[in-house]
Amino acid sequence: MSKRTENRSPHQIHEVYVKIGKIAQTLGSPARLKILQLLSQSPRSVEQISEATGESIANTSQHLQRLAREGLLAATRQGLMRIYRIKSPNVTALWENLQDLAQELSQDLTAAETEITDATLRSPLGAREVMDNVRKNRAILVDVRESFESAETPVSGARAIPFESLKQELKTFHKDKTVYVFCRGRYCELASQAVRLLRNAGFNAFRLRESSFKLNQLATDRER
Amino acid sequence: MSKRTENRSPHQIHEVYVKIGKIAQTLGSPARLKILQLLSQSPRSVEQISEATGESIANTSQHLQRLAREGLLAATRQGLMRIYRIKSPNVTALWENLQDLAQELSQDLTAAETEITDATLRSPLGAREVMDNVRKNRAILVDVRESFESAETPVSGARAIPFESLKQELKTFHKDKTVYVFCRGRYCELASQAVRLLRNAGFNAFRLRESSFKLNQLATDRER
DNA sequence: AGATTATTCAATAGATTGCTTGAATGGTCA
DNA sequence: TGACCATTCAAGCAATCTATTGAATAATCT
Repeated sequence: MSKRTENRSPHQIHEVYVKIGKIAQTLGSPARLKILQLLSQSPRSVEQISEATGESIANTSQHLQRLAREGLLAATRQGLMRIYRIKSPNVTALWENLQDLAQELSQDLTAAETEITDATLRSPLGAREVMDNVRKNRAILVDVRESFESAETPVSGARAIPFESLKQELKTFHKDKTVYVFCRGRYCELASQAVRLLRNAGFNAFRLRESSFKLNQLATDRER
Repeated sequence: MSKRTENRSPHQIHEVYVKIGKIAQTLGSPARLKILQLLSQSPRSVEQISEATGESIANTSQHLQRLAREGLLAATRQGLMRIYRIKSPNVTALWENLQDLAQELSQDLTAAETEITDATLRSPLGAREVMDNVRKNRAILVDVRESFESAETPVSGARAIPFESLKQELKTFHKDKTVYVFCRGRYCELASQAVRLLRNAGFNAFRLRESSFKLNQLATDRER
């Protein structure tokens, strides 16, 4: 190993790795990942996040502050509440990439996914083809997240129907169209429950594992 | 916030976040990021890495073991040495994404980059256009990394000329072609030094910040 | 077999992190 | 103004992480 190779990294460059490392470290906590997962659907107040994750308010606040300090989140005031939001789409993108990599590297996660998502519920078609069919009006795409989530990160072509309203709304569906459902991503169970409900009602229904973010990425990939 | 939203994450799902978090945490140390940076160029032995990063052998070994335990690296024996390598291209991809995000989120890093890379050295053309010009034989692309690195992660269309040999090899270049140089990525100084050398020799030379991985990604993006 | 070499293991100290508790802040509303 | 509310702050303890040291291992060579 030559001497030149070694001394190409003086102090300054070390600091670069420290800085990048801090961001990675900030992602390295299950509590904070849950927060990112929630915020990648829609902005939320501290209390909302605390309630959804089951962590204490103080703890949640501190995690949020750390995420904000590292630049991943931004906060705005809204009356008494402080609303946190993802600062850049690239944050969501990295979170998705991290999930992908984690799943590739540990089969445990694939096992976890199949446990959450009964394999028979999953769409035999890839997301790209499904989106094509939806665009050609040959299939229905349903977004069963909470309505405030669907409103914040909508998927074009999808019908936003919160899980609670699905039983009502399903009556308006054409029986001869395949129905595809998505929720918050791979490890969200709402879509599975929705597919079961739809099948019981006689529909040909499947679940997509993709999140709104990925589905939208497919759409824009297509444009260019 | 509805009760249903809350109880959608039972124990199992918590474990998923723990697992993903462990991978992120593994990326959260400057020492390990330096290792990833080195290994994303080519496989290396423990000692080689230790020497390049300046960390002790024992410490390097432990970091490598942790990276391997989390599934990011794989190890093979070669005589007395143990050669570590990146296990999946997605690991390199995530490392690149992390750098991109870090740079977007903290201007400090952009400052660091401009400090390393004098702005006048940088290519006015984007990497994609440069690659096009190279393909059309209107420009020369030079890879100044160590030869064992270029051999392991080659960039098609690039001339692999280690920095040490550049002074010799430059005589074979056509004076009227623009020369573009890359090394290990954004924070590697070899390319800057090479550009200075080339300019002193009368060439119209620029540096690319992209790594071999990204340059190859551009090439395959193009195919589909 | 014994010496050599590259790597790993084991034990340790200091620093950092995660969560809890209870008090403090600083907007908002009557 | 004072009461109220969502959030933050400050202090503390247990658990984890990092780098160091010196010994142990395991493959190779004479």
